[in-house]
Amino acid sequence: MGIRADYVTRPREWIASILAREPRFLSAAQIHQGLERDGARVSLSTVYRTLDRLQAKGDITARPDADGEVTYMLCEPTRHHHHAICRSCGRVEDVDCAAMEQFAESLRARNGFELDGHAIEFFGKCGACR
Amino acid sequence: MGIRADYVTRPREWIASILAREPRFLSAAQIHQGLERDGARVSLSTVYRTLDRLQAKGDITARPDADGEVTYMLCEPTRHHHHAICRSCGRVEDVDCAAMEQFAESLRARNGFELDGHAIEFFGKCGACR
DNA sequence: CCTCATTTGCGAACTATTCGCAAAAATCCC
DNA sequence: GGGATTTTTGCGAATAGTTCGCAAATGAGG
Ligand SMILES: [Zn+2]
Ligand SMILES: [Zn+2]
Ligand SMILES: [Zn+2]
Ligand SMILES: [Zn+2]
Repeated sequence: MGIRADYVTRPREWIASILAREPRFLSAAQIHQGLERDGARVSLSTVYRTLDRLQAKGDITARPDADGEVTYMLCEPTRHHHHAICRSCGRVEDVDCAAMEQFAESLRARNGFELDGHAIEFFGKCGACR
Repeated sequence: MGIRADYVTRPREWIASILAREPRFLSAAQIHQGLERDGARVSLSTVYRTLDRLQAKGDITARPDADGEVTYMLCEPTRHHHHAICRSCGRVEDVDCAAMEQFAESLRARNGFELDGHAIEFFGKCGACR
């Protein structure tokens, strides 16, 4: 009897729009502040719930920053790729990296370790920040 | 007049011994549980303080797990290397990887992105778990 | 509009981590 | 070893990020 739904609501649109225009990992609190700055009143709870939703849908990637605070970014986790993160402004650029794949593949046999995945992040300064 | 000190205490020895025999990332709570299992009564505060100390000394590496809980492992962060983490038992093996370095180096010029560091983790099954 | 399922806001609850301070332990000197 | 001095510990309270429960508000559909 439970009928599925998927309402289009203001808070969800606002939150999606924040994520859409910020090419960097943002914490729930930062997104909440961004909403306030735009004059959009949304509760922090709703921010968290919406982020959980988007993550479940596979629309965003979540990752804890160095302090353990979870941050989110619009980025399809299904399409395997890596990130280049600017140390200065936090801007994230996707790095699609076949060579890395190939390298990872070549490690598969070593150390008696059966490799089935990897996570890579590059750090540095983006073009705008140099 | 404040003279620096560096006391050798039971709690510190116990915590170091737990870390020394566990080749995987452990949370403060897990270390605390390990101590209790060994019959060593140490407060959680002391576990945190000791971990902070060890990290400041450069003896351990800290990293937030997927949920943002910080975990720690005996591992010199100064010697640049990467980790192969068993998805089954969590065992961590160091991966010293010149080829990866070289690859990272080759990316330096791309994307207008001045690369100055990278973090890599490999996942899979360790020899014992296959 | 009217109805009804879904979503939101609010405050309370939880969890991981940090802090302040008095009691306990380690070091040093005799 | 005993005692003075400094550091460390344990405890409970404080903090910060995140989750929950529930009544009120909102979106979808007729
Ligand atoms: Zn991406
Ligand atoms: Zn930048
Ligand atoms: Zn890859
Ligand atoms: Zn294993």
